[in-house]
Amino acid sequence: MAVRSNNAQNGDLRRLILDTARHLLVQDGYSNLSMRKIASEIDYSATSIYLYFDNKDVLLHALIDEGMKQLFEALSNIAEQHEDAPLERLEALCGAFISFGLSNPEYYEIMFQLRPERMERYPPEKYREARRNLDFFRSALDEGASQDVFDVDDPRVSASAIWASLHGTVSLLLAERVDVRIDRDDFIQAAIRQTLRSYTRSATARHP
Amino acid sequence: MAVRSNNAQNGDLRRLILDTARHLLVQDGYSNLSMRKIASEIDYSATSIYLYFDNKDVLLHALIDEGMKQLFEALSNIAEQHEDAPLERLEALCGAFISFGLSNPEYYEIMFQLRPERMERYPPEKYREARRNLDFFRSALDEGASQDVFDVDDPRVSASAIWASLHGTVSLLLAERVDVRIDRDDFIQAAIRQTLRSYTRSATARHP
Amino acid sequence: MAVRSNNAQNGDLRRLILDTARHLLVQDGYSNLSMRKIASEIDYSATSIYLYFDNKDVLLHALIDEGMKQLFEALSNIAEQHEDAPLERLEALCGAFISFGLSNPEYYEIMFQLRPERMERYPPEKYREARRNLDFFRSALDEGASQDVFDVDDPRVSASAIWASLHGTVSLLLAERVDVRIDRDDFIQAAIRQTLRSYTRSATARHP
Amino acid sequence: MAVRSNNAQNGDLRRLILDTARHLLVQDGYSNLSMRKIASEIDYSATSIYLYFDNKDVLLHALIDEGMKQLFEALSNIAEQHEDAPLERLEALCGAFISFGLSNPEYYEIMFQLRPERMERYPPEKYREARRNLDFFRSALDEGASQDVFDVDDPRVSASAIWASLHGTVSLLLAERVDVRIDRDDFIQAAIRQTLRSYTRSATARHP
DNA sequence: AATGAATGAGCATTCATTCAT
DNA sequence: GATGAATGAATGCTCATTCAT
Repeated sequence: MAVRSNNAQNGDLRRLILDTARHLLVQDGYSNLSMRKIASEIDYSATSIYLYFDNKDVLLHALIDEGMKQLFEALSNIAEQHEDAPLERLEALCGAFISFGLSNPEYYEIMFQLRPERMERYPPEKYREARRNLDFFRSALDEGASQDVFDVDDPRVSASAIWASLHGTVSLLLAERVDVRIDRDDFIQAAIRQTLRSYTRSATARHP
Repeated sequence: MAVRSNNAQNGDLRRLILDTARHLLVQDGYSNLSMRKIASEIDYSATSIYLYFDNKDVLLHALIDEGMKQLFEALSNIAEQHEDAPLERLEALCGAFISFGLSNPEYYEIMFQLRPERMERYPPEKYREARRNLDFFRSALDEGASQDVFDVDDPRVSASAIWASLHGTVSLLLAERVDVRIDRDDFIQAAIRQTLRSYTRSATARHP
Repeated sequence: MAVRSNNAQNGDLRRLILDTARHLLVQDGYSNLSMRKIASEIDYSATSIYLYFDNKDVLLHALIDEGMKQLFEALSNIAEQHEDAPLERLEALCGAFISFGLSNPEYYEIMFQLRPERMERYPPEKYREARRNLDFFRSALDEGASQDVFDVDDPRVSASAIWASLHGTVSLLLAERVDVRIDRDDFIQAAIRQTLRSYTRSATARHP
Repeated sequence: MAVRSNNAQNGDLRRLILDTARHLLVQDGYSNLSMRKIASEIDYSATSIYLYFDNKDVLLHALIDEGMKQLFEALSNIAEQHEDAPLERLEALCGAFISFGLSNPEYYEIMFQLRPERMERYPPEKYREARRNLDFFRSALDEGASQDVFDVDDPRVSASAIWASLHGTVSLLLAERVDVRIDRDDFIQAAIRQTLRSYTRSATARHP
């Protein structure tokens, strides 16, 4: 697939491996990803991959890290754009999360759907770092609560509940489990609206 | 493990295989489930399994069907118990769904987390049948709407959105991705309340 | 090498595998023995070996056991033949041990030269059982001592010392480390005589 | 592990490689010694080793040579110390050999336990040179015979027989094959005494 | 004097499946 | 109704070595 001459520049192979792994991840899923397939896809020997990644898990963790960073960037941008309006910010964050998941299915599975027991070598501090992304939601809730826009008991718990809702939405869409007769965007909007409504104070927010 | 004599009754082998597969599924997860392991667990030859299931996928589909049926039973019971109170019914359905997911992680994974594209031989009509379970939620919404208890635009879409939220909740818990400092039951309650709030008309419902 | 039709009779494959492993052991040594080589030598798939042996170690242990049994038989026969004459018995035992080692080089390495640390899965009780063979030497010394033929302090220690001497003799010969100008049989005789002399009381025994 | 700055002095890399190889040999044994491991241990590229050693075998032979030289030194010192007393000299030589083997298991394995047939590239004259060490034993026997202290037929053969005994002693100890209930030093003393007794003329030598 | 990039061959093991009986 | 025998394909990984720089 990728042609050898692509690799003219030194160090690009690492990048090429990561990209190829991502593509295979979308196609075949995590449990069907193999070092050999990656290698053959890029026309290198399987051994070569080990020059850049100590083992399969390390390669995977590198991908997860990339995904987490990208998600962080995306949410970070959104948060900045709506600095002063917690409600709009939260809504935009929800949209951004779903949008990230849908446009990066390759990252999504390894980032959020893998069970830790089956990824033994993933350093626990990574999970903690990954949780940074939740803080965007929590901050929005916090600030919205102090501005009396939101009605929130425990922002930490609520942030997780929101995340759960978004995660479910992305997961079902990626797994193609949503009734095909339902319009994709309608579904997404419904999911977001459902989530926001729960925390918004004024009844007017219900039909924006 | 299971002893041969368990199989006294003729034809029970099919049953025994399914049960064993389920147990192994809980223990090791879907991707570690193997025909060989099932066979050795019940002290039959691997070949014997093929007398009852054409291949691994067929066996898997049988398990999925069982899971769907069990879930259907569970939701069905709940629905009957709260026949006249759509709100309570919806709440109970949510609880039942989450509870089913958490107590049957083995089923949950194959029922809702496997991607159909990677399970090529699963007949599509099964998914349709599986979607029957959604109708419980939809009916509750429908009836609630006609009783002016719920504020719902499109019950079919909303039912899916609710499902997404529940699915996300179960998924995150099963994947052990929820912040350990958050109490499990608090999280579940928050998720359910978040979902219900969105559709309930009266403000009083917010703090039950 | 071995032809497929050899395997007409069921169960012979196990035997064929063991024999082939033995041959390869002589040729290439323990550290170069591989399941694949065994398989390809007998024109079977590597997988087939696993039908008869759970893993490589189990296969190896089976060989060690066979070797130990054969050595036991050999020494046992010798012991019976010289029941009443401890000196002759000891001499014959020494000869038999060396002779076993030289005619079963494939067994010898795995039986006596492997370091236990590199054979992790070998059950410790096997080592104990293996030590049975030493008892023949010890008994001879014991009886010889009580008949005043031998001068022995601690028969257990002496038996081990004798074993060491014989083991060294076999090892050097197998490793082709003995000066080629020395006649093989002279060397063996010298080694045995050296060993016996140490324990025999009468000076006359020195030049039999 | 070893730090790069250790290599301040130009050309020492060869030395560093040999030392590291020796350490790894002790830790993991010959069959687990790999160029890659050596290289990573000293923080050099694997390629660098090939600047000093054409291939793994050459490196190994260099190690063997070093071992042989060290053994030669050890025996040589002993021989000088007991120049006039063949009996004491022989006894000391035996002790020194065993002691060398036990304190240099890394060398011992490659020096005496590797089969030449499996080390194809080792030049045969090396083995001859290695055999120099045997001459210390032979000389002691020769001189002892001419002083009527020893009773020896063919010193060359006897020297080899003694060597065999010592070699067996070291081998069994290194392979941890000696009954654990036997005290290590008792065993060594017994082995040496057994060897000496065979050649000493006077009965008094038996219980020194 | 030293390296980075790359590889082909090899390893033990597991798996779903087939076929003759 | 059940089995034993067998396999091809795959997997993660390690190794000694080469070559251009």
